Amino acid sequence: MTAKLKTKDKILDVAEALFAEHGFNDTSLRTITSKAGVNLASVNYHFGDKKTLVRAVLDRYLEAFMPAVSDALITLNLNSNISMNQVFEALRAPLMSLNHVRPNGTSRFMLLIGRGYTDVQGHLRWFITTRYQGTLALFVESVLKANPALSREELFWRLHFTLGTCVFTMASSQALAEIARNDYGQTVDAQSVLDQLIPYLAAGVSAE
Amino acid sequence: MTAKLKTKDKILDVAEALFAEHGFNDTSLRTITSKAGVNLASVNYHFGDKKTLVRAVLDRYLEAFMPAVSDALITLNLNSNISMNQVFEALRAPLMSLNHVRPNGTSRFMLLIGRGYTDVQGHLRWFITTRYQGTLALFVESVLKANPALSREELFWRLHFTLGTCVFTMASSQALAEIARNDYGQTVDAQSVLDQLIPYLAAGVSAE
DNA sequence: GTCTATATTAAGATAGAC
DNA sequence: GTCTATCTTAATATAGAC
Repeated sequence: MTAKLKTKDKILDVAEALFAEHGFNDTSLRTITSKAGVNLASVNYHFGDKKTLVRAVLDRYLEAFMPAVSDALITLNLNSNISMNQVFEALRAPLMSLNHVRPNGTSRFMLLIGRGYTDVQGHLRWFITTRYQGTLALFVESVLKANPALSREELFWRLHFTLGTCVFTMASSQALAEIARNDYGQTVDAQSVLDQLIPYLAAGVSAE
Repeated sequence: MTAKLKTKDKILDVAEALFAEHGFNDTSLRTITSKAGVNLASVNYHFGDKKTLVRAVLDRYLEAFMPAVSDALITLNLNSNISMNQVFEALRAPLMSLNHVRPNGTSRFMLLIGRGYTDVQGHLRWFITTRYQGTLALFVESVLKANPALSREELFWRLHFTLGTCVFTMASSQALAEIARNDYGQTVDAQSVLDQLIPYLAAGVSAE
């Protein structure tokens, strides 16, 4: 039997949708609670404050995503030689599997991550990088294994460029998908964005 | 004789510094006017509202930057064959010349542009793309000339990825420069960021 | 043109009854 | 756990004296 959604889950679901569409800062607690049909005060009762709600929304995805990335990279690294394309391809399955976490989860997650960096959400950056620092380190290690010729300096800059590309793309993916559809009648989903993105990133990181 | 700065210019100078450091949304008119030593109401008197002040700050740079880019691209396109690296290199001189507009102008401008996209500043995006649409079109045309094999779809996505890389890098350039300095004692200026960025972008756009 | 004082709006958070 | 009512804060913007 499908239990009726508890207030806490209603808030999470509605908040996720609104955060993805309008960003964290431009979504007020009033908007969330009225659309969820719950009382304004219930956010504070269940989550304490808005920061915590934001983290809770992202957490449902990160808890699925990060371990999957770690597993994929560990498996990949069993090979003695790996290519940059393989490193970035390793992120594909973990991303796509978020569609099983929630309907349309892949796009949602990518949007939310983008928002987390472009809205002023310092606490989110901190939360993610400290909590999942093992996975992030494994990724850097893999990049370096794929291209050992990269100097420390190049590695530093290129990974940040890559992060920027992802974040911006995610944050504006909805707008871009709409433009692409109007522009040449092509429907765009998370899958096809990844198809375009992965080779671009791999080429940039390995440039020259 | 150096005339004493008018209120209007004091506001512009202080606003520029604060916008670059903290972003548009996180810089209040109160902070600007108190630091500039002028009255709160004077912003509204001279600029009408905050949006217009934001545009005025960026305008001092755009009016120098955009025509210089157009000139550089027109010159480059006199050649019948051009490389992707050349296209991106064409942006270097116009960017560096902003140091003549104001002290440290290159970094300032890059920061402000980054902020304009990552803060919620829809009006800025609109303002720039409509006002300088000729220059932007010329850039796209040049990219396509450098790599005519790019499909319309690839072109579309890769240019947006490129924009994302730039915007994010600019918006976080200050933080990145500090990390780089602490991390491996290297001082980072606009010039050296460009040295890293240009090959990365050119490789990504031309991938495969 | 510049000032003080104030209007207006909107948000996050909480107190206390039920 | 949920509700109403309210507190607090901080921002943009404006009215009107000088």
